Amino acid sequence: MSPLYRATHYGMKNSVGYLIRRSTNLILPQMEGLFADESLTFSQWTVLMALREWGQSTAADVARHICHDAGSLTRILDELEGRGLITRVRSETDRRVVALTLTTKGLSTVENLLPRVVEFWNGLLGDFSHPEVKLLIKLLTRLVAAAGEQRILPRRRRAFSAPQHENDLGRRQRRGQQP
Amino acid sequence: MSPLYRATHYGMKNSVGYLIRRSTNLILPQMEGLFADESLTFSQWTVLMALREWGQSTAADVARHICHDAGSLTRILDELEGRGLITRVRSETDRRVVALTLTTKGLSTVENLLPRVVEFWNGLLGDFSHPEVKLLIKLLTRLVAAAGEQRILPRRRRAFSAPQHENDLGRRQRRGQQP
DNA sequence: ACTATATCGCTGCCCAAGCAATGATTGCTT
DNA sequence: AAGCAATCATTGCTTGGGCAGCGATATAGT
Repeated sequence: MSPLYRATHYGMKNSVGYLIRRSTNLILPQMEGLFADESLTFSQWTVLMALREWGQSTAADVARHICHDAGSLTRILDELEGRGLITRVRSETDRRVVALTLTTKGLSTVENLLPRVVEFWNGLLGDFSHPEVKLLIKLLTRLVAAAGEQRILPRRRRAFSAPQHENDLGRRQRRGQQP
Repeated sequence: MSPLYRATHYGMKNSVGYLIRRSTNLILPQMEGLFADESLTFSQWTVLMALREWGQSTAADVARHICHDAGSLTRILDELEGRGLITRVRSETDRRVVALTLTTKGLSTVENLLPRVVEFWNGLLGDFSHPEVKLLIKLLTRLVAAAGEQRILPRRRRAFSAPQHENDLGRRQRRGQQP
């Protein structure tokens, strides 16, 4: 209830959103450089990491976990499959889904690149103590959870005066259960 | 020095990068919805906020603060100027730069929208205590600072085996002082 | 004073990512 | 069983943002 932010005091440099956006725009291009010699996009890297993490998975699942558009993901998978890094196998039980698996080549690619990424992050978080990192992760996890909840329930949002113009949340509501 | 991450234990769901990307992809579209009835993009909103924050500024400055490409910013400014939200005035002392100012209309637009944004963030951070928010902000600020330092000095990066292929960091080095 | 280099704003171009629509499939409801 | 809604993967379309290049200007080096 107690408002954490006041409009009058609201400043960009102190806003969480600003900081997150800024860190994304700063860090992401740098990471992109890490995979340049493997000609891997950051998004492609993320997909490979997701498969390494959760083993076999489906495209829709990966898209949800990465918060990535499913349409774009299809093209990424095309590329990765063409290079022999993953395999696509139509599921037998549910013939809609395609099971994604990391090939041995794909796995070794990830394993080769991973130390580089780890080292990059160690450098980035060099000034952070171990508990601080854990704290940051914990806070961000909670933030993501809160943002996720707000997204899953697109209707009945009374937080802000609902925008109901041309191209607003109507699109997003399509994903929901609303007709 | 002490490594915060180990490659063997490295998991996506615990990685700061993953969380930041995820929160961006979750939060940003939601914020976009906040400005839909004003037909404002999130980037446009950010520019207006930046001008409100720092008063008069130049395009290059704003681009740097927002971590946004200067080229794209030009088009955003075109749009905002066309709508009478900002003014572009060529500087007298340095005729390269263009001074950006928020018009009264632009200022009122920001002020009208701001409570909505504040409310949105209050909802998002509802589970956070005040100190927690301050902590998150402090940690993110440090992260941004670290990422910024690493970017400003593109040369002499021994963190990872320097990729020197076709389209790698050469682009990024262009920003530096290197010829 | 003159050249070289950097900066500024701007434009054209390209690519990645999101949106909408589609066909196939599955599950739910009645 | 039968219709209806939801899900899945995929494709075309559109857009937003990054990159390279440009002319104009400013500054540093000599």
